[in-house]
Amino acid sequence: MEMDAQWMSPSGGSISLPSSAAAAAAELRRGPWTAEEDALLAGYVAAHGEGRWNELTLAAGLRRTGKSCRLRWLNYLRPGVRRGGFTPREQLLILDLHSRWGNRWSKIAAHLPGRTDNEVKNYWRTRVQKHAKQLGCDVGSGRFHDAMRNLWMPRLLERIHADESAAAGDASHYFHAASPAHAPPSQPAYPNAAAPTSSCARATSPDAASCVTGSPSPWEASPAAQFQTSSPSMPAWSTEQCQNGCSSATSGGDMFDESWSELLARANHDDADSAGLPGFGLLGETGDSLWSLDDIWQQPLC
DNA sequence: AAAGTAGGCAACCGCATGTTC
DNA sequence: CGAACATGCGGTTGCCTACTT
Repeated sequence: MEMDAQWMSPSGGSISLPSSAAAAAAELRRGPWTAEEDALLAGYVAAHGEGRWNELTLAAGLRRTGKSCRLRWLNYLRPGVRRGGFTPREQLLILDLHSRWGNRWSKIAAHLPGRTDNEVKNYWRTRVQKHAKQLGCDVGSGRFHDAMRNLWMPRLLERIHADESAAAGDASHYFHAASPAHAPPSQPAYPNAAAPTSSCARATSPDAASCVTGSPSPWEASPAAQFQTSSPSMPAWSTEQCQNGCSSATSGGDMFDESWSELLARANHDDADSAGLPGFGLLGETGDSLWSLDDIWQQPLC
């Protein structure tokens, strides 16, 4: 790549760095990382640990800013970083946590082991905002919240349920996969990730106290049973479960492929008597402020 | 088959906060 | 206590690829 041969300052102009680093800064490069750079960074971190990124970049012989090294490590090289499409469970968790915390990407990502804030942010901007655009509204609008609560999240739950039912009915098909759908959370798949210490999906407030622990061993019940949406005693949903649950059954892209306008049209037609989507229509808003998984758990699906 | 367009994602930037001296 | 530096975070940009015309 041509860009790889170019050496330039971080902002394309003069840079203000300590004089000791001035010489190196003059040759700082940017753009996509090469395999050699990755190897240098990974090797150095493996030997010396994370942190002190500005020192690291010099000591490792990398012509990158410390910030760039940190970002590359956290988003790409760090052991346990998970790539690929979000599972329905992860999507559901993102929707729920974003409804609570807003654009606190790092905080949301902390509850999705192996996922980075950058990935979560990109998912939101590319997938979720796309759907908002289809609806012709803003992601922060009540209308969009209603669409999420009444269409997207139930569909995700249905999908999770269907996947897990399929997994239960055809175990041989799924058990050979890398992430068994029924794997208990006793062995996190990403031990190096900054996994939270407790379950969190049913959190009730956006602070540390929000992470509540569920039943001692929620995975003793059938996975599908855990998503009985009307069950008030649904066990908490650990982050390990989020990622292990159905990654083999569904991966890649947004499961909600159907266009929102089509779904809305169909939903409004099917539920002309407002049985399925109470208070939701193409022309109206309910005025609901916040929605959450708690709401989903407490009301039956359409 | 080529050109144009849109989507997805990696990386960068600026600001805020935390830490060290 | 304040300045300098390091780190973290969210927003934005630009490149690459897939899709459409």
